[in-house]
Amino acid sequence: MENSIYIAEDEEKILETVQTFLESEGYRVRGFDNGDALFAAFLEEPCDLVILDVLMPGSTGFQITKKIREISTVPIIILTARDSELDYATGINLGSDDYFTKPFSAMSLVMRVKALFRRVRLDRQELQEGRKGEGGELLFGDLRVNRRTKEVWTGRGEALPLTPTEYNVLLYLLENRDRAVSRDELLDKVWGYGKDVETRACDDTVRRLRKKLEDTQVRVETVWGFGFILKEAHP
Amino acid sequence: MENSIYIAEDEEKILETVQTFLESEGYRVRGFDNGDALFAAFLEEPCDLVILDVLMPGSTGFQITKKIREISTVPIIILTARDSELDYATGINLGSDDYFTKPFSAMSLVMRVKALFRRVRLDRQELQEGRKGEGGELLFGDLRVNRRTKEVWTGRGEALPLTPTEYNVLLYLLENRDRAVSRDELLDKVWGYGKDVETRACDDTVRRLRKKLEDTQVRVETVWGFGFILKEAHP
DNA sequence: CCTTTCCGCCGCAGGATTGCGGGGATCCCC
DNA sequence: GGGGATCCCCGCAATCCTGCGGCGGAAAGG
Repeated sequence: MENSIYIAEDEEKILETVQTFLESEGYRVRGFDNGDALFAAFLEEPCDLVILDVLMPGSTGFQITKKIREISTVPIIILTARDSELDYATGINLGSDDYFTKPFSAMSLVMRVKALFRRVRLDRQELQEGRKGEGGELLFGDLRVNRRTKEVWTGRGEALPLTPTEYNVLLYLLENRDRAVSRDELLDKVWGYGKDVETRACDDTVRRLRKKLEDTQVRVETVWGFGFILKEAHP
Repeated sequence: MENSIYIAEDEEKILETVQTFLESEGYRVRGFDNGDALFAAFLEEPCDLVILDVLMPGSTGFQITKKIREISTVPIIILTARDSELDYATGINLGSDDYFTKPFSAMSLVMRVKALFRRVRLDRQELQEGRKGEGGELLFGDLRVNRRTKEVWTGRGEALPLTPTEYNVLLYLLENRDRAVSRDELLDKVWGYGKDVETRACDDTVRRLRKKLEDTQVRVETVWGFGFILKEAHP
């Protein structure tokens, strides 16, 4: 199996450490001291995962991300020195699958890499099963979710006013409607790594979400001792 | 859940503060004034997280890290007095999951600990899901088990309400339907290694499981002096 | 047949989990 | 700076789950 990984990082010590960690886990790793060199290598021979620092000589990690995204859907992890470098609003980081804020734990990065590879395998599996409509609207029960406008409509054509967090939770549950989602996963995927929130925080959001979904046919059911799953109410 | 944490820190005040904070969050904490004592205790009974100061009487935190890494993958957090003590290049800190530079806020350490535990839980969970392979349903007798939704259905399409532990036991027996499973193996794989539970506990769970399986064609048969095996009822 | 070990069941109490109301912190927009 | 919206956390109570002690019965083993 032995997945191959490319890393661009100009701080030699960090590069070396990360590389050592990943290689110890059996990955084939190539390091670069700037993003352009990585991109050139990627053109020659693609890899299975890319890790990019934001600030490097030459192109930034975001620019490289964009260039790679034009030709590939390879998973990308971004490393940033400060949280503020992550400008969600601009959407420039769209396409990166994950990010780490320095200083980060090398072991955590490895865990994330392993999880990413597992997820990719899972996605491939689901693709083979012939599902996954990416572009259009998301339908469930009497709900209609427009990912572009982030609007949610009920059957009667009434808009459902959701807060950003509520929307994100609903969307994630929707995208994984066929399985139960654990609290930890929700926290991880909605709130994000590094955020420190109580596990109970997602209970709160789910509670408010439930209240707003009362008049719809969509229910957020509790999977006891685990998490939640979306169900249609069949009366 | 109550995770157990070992801390080695020779500065009594810091040790006491950190210990108090962590205990207030519900963790079981043992403090040591040097790393060697911690390592000895770890050999006797492993814990779920290790926090190590770098500079201590006896072995340094890095040396202890190395020794622990030879026998365990337990998460390790390093405390250092200065950033310069963290020498990435030497790789001597390989294996530590995270680090804090003194002076640090006890609260932020606690937050990091919680995030780490969450990540480990998620990692385990995804690992399990990965191992399960095919996302399909598991069939046995007139039972239908959906591993994604964690639901169990009988022949007539009625849902079987199982508790998490019952579900896990049934699933494990199902995945090993072709052989008898010992009590110790059940305890190991369902309850988890290191848990201190009486063997009788799984008898109880099996009993409750049997009651709920009464109306199905699935039987949990006893293998005398050993454990259990799943059988279909012969009508 | 008798002893020993094992097994299933009962009831219970401690613990874990969850939903809920309320309070306070933060952010954003005016 | 005010006001509102949003979000997170703190207790609390209700519910659900779980491990344990005890007990009687059943299965090996002599």
